[in-house]
Amino acid sequence: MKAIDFKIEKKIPNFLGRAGILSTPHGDIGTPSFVVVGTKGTVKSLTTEQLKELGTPIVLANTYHLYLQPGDELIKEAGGLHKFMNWDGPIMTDSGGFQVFSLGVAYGKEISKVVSVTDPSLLIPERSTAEDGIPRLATIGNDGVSFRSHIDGSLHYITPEKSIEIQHNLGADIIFAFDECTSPTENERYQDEALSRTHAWAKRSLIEHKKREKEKASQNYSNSSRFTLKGSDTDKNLNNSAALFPQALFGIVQGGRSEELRRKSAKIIGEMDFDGYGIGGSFAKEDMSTAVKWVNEILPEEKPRHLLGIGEPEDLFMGVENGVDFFDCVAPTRIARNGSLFTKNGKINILNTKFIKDFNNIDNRCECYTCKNYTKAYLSHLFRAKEMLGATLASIHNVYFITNLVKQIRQSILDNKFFEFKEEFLEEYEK
RNA sequence: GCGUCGGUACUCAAGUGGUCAACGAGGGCAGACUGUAAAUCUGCUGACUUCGGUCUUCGGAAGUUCGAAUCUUCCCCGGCGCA
Repeated sequence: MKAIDFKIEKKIPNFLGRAGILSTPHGDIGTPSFVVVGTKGTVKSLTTEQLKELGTPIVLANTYHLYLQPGDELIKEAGGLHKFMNWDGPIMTDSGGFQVFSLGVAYGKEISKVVSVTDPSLLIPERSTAEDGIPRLATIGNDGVSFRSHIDGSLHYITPEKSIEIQHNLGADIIFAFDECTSPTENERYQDEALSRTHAWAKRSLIEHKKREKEKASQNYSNSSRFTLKGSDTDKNLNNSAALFPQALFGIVQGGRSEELRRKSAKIIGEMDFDGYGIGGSFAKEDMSTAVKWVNEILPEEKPRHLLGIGEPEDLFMGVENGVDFFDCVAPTRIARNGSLFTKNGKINILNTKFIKDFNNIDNRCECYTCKNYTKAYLSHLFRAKEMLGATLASIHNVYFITNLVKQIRQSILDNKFFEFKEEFLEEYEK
């Protein structure tokens, strides 16, 4: 039984881009698609009903965060993440690989998902693999990563096998291999070293996943054979088992800024039997498009690709053009909570003085609940008064904006109008 | 009326002779945010500036002093107590 099924419907002629359909145990998703981030099993400030209403196809939760709180065992006991968070659509979980980075080298620094490598002060000099005396919450070893919990300081050790175990307990439709996300400021020698680790971890993740899928399949078989004998027991088992449906595993390509390493990684990961692929790493803005292109030229065409953690409007066009099927990004929800809103003419900050008496909606062409019912003046008031409804209304708008933008991009591919749509949108957005 | 405590920037509030254009908090103004340590973080918030400084400020006025938000005198305003 296959976990997912991916069909390409239409390609952008002479480019890597395509539109398709991904079928999962919790429904079909038209691609390209935007995955809304709900790290701790909640898209901050939104209910799942609101998500559904604004057209969110799929959400991404995080292994590391849910493992620490409330614990993956508890979520398994609750009947899996879908049931626990009341979301019956598809779910992905990230492996914790990004936390290796954000709680490791990036800890306490101004290094994030997209950085300016032109700043020499950020460059990391030659160093040994793990111990260099820099305070951080994650320390990398070859076998796995030691994390110090950001919640209570307790020590945890995550290996590829552990990450997969947690992700099976959570029970998302699509899970990710445990990887090491590196900073583009790392030197080439370190990138190479980290890449070998990521590849070894990918293999181990895959083996652990297959083992567990096999166990699950036989368990399901015995459950279904018992079903005819003892129905009530089976119901109980079903309730207590997170994922009786098969889960898909995506491998992650790394390689930093180097073309050689990126291509090498795409080849090695692409040859492993994953259900799809993630493209990871912290990028320098200027080499994001080339990195994506190098990788997608090599990855198997018939499998879905996910550009991890990227999602500004310009990046979405770039990614789609270069063969990306899925994006996820915290930007829409995070910037919403901080008062920034997407509009067709670029981002605005609702806290700016000029919006205090602006009785228009955020974007006159937007069909979201917030735009249909509220003015910028009201949003301005909510943010100034620090009322939590502000975060909700802003998040509804931003998630709708990005989700809808990717849907429009998808439609433009189906209509053979991708580049027209891109030009039209960006011209207005960036002016 | 007497006594007493107080009056500091938009607000609250430190400071009680030089290191004070004046701590801190709030507010205000702007900026950042890309697999969420994030309802968070950063900068600015007397005026002018060639960014080195220059000028005007701590209820008002007059003093003491090389030097005052800080000490003295008087005045104005407020709280409290006693008449």
